[in-house]
Amino acid sequence: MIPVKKAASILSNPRNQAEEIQALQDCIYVVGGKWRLPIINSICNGNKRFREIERSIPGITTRMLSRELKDLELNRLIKRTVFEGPPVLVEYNSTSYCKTFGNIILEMIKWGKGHREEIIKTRTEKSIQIDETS
Amino acid sequence: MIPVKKAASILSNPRNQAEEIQALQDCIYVVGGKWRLPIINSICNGNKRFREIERSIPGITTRMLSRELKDLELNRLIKRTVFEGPPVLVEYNSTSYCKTFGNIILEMIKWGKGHREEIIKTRTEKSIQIDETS
DNA sequence: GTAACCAGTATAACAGATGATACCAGTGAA
DNA sequence: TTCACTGGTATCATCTGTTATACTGGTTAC
Repeated sequence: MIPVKKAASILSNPRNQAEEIQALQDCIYVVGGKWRLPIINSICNGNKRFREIERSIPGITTRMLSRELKDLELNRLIKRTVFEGPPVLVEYNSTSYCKTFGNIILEMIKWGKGHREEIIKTRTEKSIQIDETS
Repeated sequence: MIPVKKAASILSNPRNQAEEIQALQDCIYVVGGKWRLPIINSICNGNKRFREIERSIPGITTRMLSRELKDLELNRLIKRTVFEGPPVLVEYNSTSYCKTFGNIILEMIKWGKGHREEIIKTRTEKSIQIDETS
């Protein structure tokens, strides 16, 4: 996507810009939005049942949780298991594939924390770029 | 993120869940959306002028580029410099702070590539979770 | 003088993400 | 029987990100 000859970029391989941008956007697409990371986190912390996950994430609605769980399942990040009852029970678990996300999440947490400090430290009236509603 | 014994997560410190979720969401907030990563990439590849960046990113509109550049500047990821003319010229550059993002971007690229392969490999009718318009 | 470049802004519309509220069938306990 | 729990779905409203299109004032080249 971008011509590189003089400038080395943060992107290591100068030849596959388009592919790398696409990979980045795929990644953002899967993990993006307001609720996916909190949901993944909740499940990875041992919450397995629908209402249990719901209660563990303040502010989320049933509708959003339902939708996001489906998407996460399609992306192989979590697994939904039904135990035929009675009573019928449903369990959500993280997959091993989900663990390949570990590095990214760790890096993001680290960066996000630093960023909040950075921005608050040098804030001007208009420079609030962190979510302060939560 | 993932249970290490049972309740330990990828999040190292079980007590600061809320803080870590917030950090994650901050990070997503800064880097999220359709255009920020491509813009950062373009600038890091040496494009400095507004129209130059615009031309390097197929599909972006003037309006979006303008908006995103402002946000990126507020977040200290890029720097805008005006050379009083005439003619007046404007230059955008990545900051050193922007480079602290390097690890994350590299990880995201790696994961995004793997994910695309993974999903395509095992695709069902409904499991398309990658952006195929681009 | 007129055409093309520069760095944008203005306005309106659209689309998808998110929120609010209500509801469903089934189970189990009091 | 009534109540609260389970795992959700349905409908509608709103908010935000994104797009489309046009326009500005200034500069430079022909």
